[in-house]
Amino acid sequence: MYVSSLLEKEPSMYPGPARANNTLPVQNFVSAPAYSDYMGYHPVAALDSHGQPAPAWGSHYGPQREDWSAYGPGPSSAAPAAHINGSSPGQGSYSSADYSSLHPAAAAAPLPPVDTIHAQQISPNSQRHSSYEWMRKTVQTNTAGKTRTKEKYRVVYTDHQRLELEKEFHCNRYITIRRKSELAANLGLSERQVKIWFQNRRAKERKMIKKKISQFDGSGGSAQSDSGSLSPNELSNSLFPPPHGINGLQPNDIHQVIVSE
DNA sequence: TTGTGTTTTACGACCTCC
DNA sequence: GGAGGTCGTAAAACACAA
Repeated sequence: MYVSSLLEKEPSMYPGPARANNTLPVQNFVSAPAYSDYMGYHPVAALDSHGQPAPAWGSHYGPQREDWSAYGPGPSSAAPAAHINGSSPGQGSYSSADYSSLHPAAAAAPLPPVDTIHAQQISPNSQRHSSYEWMRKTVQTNTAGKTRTKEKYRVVYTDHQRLELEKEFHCNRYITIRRKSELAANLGLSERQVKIWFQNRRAKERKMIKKKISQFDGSGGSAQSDSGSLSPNELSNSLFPPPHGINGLQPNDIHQVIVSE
């Protein structure tokens, strides 16, 4: 579905060995793989070297989506998800309501506790830079509110962190407060980081839409579709309206509705 | 190896909503 | 006023051609 469409749109999303292996050391980070329920897809299953059988696609997210395989084992396999063609089914219907109807347990059930987490995703080879200490330091300072230290400008999220964030984004473009907390706790990120990641991710999306539209416009005017009369932002908003537009509900409200179901 | 272009985190400014 | 949104941007991380 959407993630693979993203990958199609953006084959360079997680390209190359460096990124694929970039399972950087735990930052402050309770070591990654929180969601054992997610382990149905390849890379994490492969990472799940601690002997736990990787369960099939977990109940949290309903049946396993074939397109998650776009995250496939390693760099080169990430690209091929060619079946989407930008018109993935369900795209544009990422409201929380849809999400909850599809995956009621996802919103209702809290993510697995952090103490189930193992650090197996961190491979010894993955450490490109000997940055363990300063990374920890950075994240600690992060909690203190300062990230742009002289030593460290930004951290690089692990594949697992990005994957989980992408999954969440795939289900909901606007994360609820509660999901944000859960995600942050389970990924070892701060809520602020999760929030900013979503902001950046939406910005990226808009950018891609804009790019698509401009390509579209540039490649022959006759190909203009319904979106032709819309600005990128308008198109983006019509496809993925911000939370305020969802039946007048705030994210919190949405989540409460989900949970109460 | 290096130069260059792209992507990814992170922030500040500003806006809207409650 | 606080929280979270977009937009623009800085700079690290990364990919890749020369």
